[in-house]
Amino acid sequence: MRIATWNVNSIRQRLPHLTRWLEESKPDIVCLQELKCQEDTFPKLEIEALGYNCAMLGQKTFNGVAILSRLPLEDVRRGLPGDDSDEQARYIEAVVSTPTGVVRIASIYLPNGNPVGTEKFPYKLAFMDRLIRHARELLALEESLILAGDYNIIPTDLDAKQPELWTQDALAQPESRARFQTLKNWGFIDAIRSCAPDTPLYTFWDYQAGAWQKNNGIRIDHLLLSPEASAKLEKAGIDKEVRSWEKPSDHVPSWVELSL
DNA sequence: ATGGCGGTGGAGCACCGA
Repeated sequence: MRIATWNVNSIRQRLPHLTRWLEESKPDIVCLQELKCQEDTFPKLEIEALGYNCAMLGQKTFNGVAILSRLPLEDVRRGLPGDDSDEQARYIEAVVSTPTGVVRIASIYLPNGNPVGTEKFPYKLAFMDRLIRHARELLALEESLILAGDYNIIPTDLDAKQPELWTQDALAQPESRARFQTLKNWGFIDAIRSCAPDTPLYTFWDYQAGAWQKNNGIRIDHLLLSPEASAKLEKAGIDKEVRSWEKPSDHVPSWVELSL
């Protein structure tokens, strides 16, 4: 079973790419971020016509997350627990039952947090603290669990072509990295990195300044696997070529294959 | 990156992303 995550930077702008990529990569489950639409303009019929069920949490203009799945989506949870006043559409979770077991999936769009020094950075850290608390509760279920999405965190200097450009950025702050490490300390595996411990790999290239042409990228989209899911991990990869398509998202899909 | 690109809303250009 192939499970992927992709920040599409507007689902309506990217529908042609999503269609092509679904047909070529044939994922079983897909986590999407930055839909930038509400439910009434989400292209549900087009996605269902490609053979996928969908569950989404949207808002006008910004954010928005979804999960697509060939098998039915069960127990859908919209919104990250821990702050009822948070109205940003950044978290959705669901369960998929396969013939060989259950897998729980979350699609996460972590706050960017820039500029550091404004209220945006503590919002990012607070969101991560809530994610850590919720993840600990889910770990107790002892299920195959995948927390996938745009984390907006560069975990280590290996995950940036030019780490010196990011030292003042929210994506590489010690506080951001420490929280990502906390998730790993609780037993989650960074699937892409665990399959390629020493290889520079990126999932995002800025639209500006020829970042793609210079391969000036960063790795900020991650699939964190619970111990139960890690035991089933067969391979992981990044569909880098999607960034070279015409009118691309600035992020590309990342995926894992599990023996499920 | 002193934000050069791209998306949204809404009909200019401000705001946001990373």
